[in-house]
Amino acid sequence: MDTLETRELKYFMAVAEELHFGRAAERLGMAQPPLSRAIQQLERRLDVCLLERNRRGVSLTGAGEVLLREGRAALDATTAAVRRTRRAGGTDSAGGHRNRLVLAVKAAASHELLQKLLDAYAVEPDAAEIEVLPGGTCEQEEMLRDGRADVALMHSPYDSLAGFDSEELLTEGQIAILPAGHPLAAHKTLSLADISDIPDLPLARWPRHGTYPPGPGPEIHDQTQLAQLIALGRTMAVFPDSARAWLWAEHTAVPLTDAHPIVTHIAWPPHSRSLALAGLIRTAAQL
Amino acid sequence: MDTLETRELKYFMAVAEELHFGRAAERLGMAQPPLSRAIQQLERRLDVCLLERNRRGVSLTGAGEVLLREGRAALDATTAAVRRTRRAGGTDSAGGHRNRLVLAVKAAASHELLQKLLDAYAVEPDAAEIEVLPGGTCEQEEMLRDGRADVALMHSPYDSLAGFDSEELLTEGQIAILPAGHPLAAHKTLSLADISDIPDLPLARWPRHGTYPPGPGPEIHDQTQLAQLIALGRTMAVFPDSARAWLWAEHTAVPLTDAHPIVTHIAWPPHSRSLALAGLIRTAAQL
DNA sequence: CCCTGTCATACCTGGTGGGTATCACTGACG
DNA sequence: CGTCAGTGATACCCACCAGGTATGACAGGG
Repeated sequence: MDTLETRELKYFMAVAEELHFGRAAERLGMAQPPLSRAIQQLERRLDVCLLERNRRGVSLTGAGEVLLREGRAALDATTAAVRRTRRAGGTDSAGGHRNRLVLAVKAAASHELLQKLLDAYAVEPDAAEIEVLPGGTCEQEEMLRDGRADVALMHSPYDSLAGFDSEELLTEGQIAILPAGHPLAAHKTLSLADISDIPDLPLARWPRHGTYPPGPGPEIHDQTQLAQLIALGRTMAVFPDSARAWLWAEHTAVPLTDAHPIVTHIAWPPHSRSLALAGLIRTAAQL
Repeated sequence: MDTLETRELKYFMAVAEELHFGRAAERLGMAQPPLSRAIQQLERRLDVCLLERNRRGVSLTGAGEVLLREGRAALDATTAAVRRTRRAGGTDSAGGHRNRLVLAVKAAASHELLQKLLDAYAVEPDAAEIEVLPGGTCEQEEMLRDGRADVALMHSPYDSLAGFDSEELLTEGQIAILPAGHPLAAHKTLSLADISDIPDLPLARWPRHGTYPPGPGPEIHDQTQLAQLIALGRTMAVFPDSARAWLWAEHTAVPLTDAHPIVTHIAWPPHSRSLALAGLIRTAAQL
């Protein structure tokens, strides 16, 4: 009896994330009692206690935490299988565009490298069609894991390359982007200590998974907003060197001496067997 | 409608591997008609043609091949989730042995490195109990993928490290193990060309996934058998250098000049978060 | 031309996933 | 200290569908 249906796994993930049967059931679009029963059956079948039902709420046991982590990977693998299968099938029998790669990139990342890559790949003899899929901060990892993308440009150490194959493409230092008139902008270089917790220039907050982290900085959701707020002297930002490409006249870039370098990788799922993907990776490695 | 139940995936995998509904149904312990229907429903739901039903047999479409590959990974991830959850739960609530790592090793691999690793780890302050799980050729990868093991010693280039995190532990050359009396045993070194297709010393065949590859050599399933057959002058073998440890008086080891070196890695699933595992890896890296 | 092997169709049934109503329990609050 | 709100568990019911059996359609081989 070591079977685990996708449906049950979804149920458990919902409960494990909400830590509340009612809300989890609502999120799943079902009533609470069947959900309770399903989780009980699951625990009985696996012969494992997954949740600690304290009165007033639910908490995860050790085994529950393991299943939360491993189950996420399993669910991602399953939805990835579906997505990639549909794409492979697509207009398949109708002889449609079978050769197509989805490349996930960070919207805020350097266009220069991407442009070079796309140009270099386009002249390859067996070039597939590349669909560029821009995403938010750290979303590339997720897109690669759940099959929305076939290959991604990722930025270590922000993105985790764990579980992917990858090639290093580019290493660059980081710069602080400051309002041109700010006192700090006069420095030739800065250290991280210099720019942390400056009251008049709080770091802006990007949404991650739809919610904003707490903090004093303004909430933003695109690069233009950020550029404008910096120009207005309301905030500052830390970016890889290549961000100089989009600076305004009202901005000043100051190199950071002690920030870790940003390494851009091209990454892909480890068992990919597509010729088109292999070509793209070869092209990238030769840049 | 992008859902895919584990059960359906199992069904598809069976059909895709057998390429025959009747045999697949038998393997699944069910009748053929429901299986046919399930696959049809799956194809309709995904809106993808997975199988080409030629009269006289079945073949995979492109999309079917994708699902076979991705689905294997998804199923492995699911069973891994179950296995690791059960292990984490185990005698959990009863306060039993929660700290336990399963280490997959090749039965035929060098005991020297393994011994050093286990000894070094045993003295760690937070050392978990290590269960050594010996497996056949290239089985480590499978065991790590489907959760039977938490960590493994693998041997590149034989094992694929794709999708795992790993650390290099040891690089060694390869030797030919010959009957002491054989003419070739007199050489100081040999090349791969020297020892390929020698009529009186055909390479022995190990089972892989329960079946033996075709060839002239004897079928064996353990190292002692192999040692005996070499001693009897019936076969020869190619092994990493550390195999010298178990040679008999009737054996002669001759270095191979042009065989690729064997690199032993310690490998683990990329998203592991166990403290015990981290300790073992740290210990291994310091050997 | 029939027989065999293959997958698809038709139909039936039992198990079960899901719904509603309700219970049992606990902590908060007047 | 009684009441109430909020939680998860239980009881019961129904519809749906997974799976079985019987059979059909169709191709290839003797």
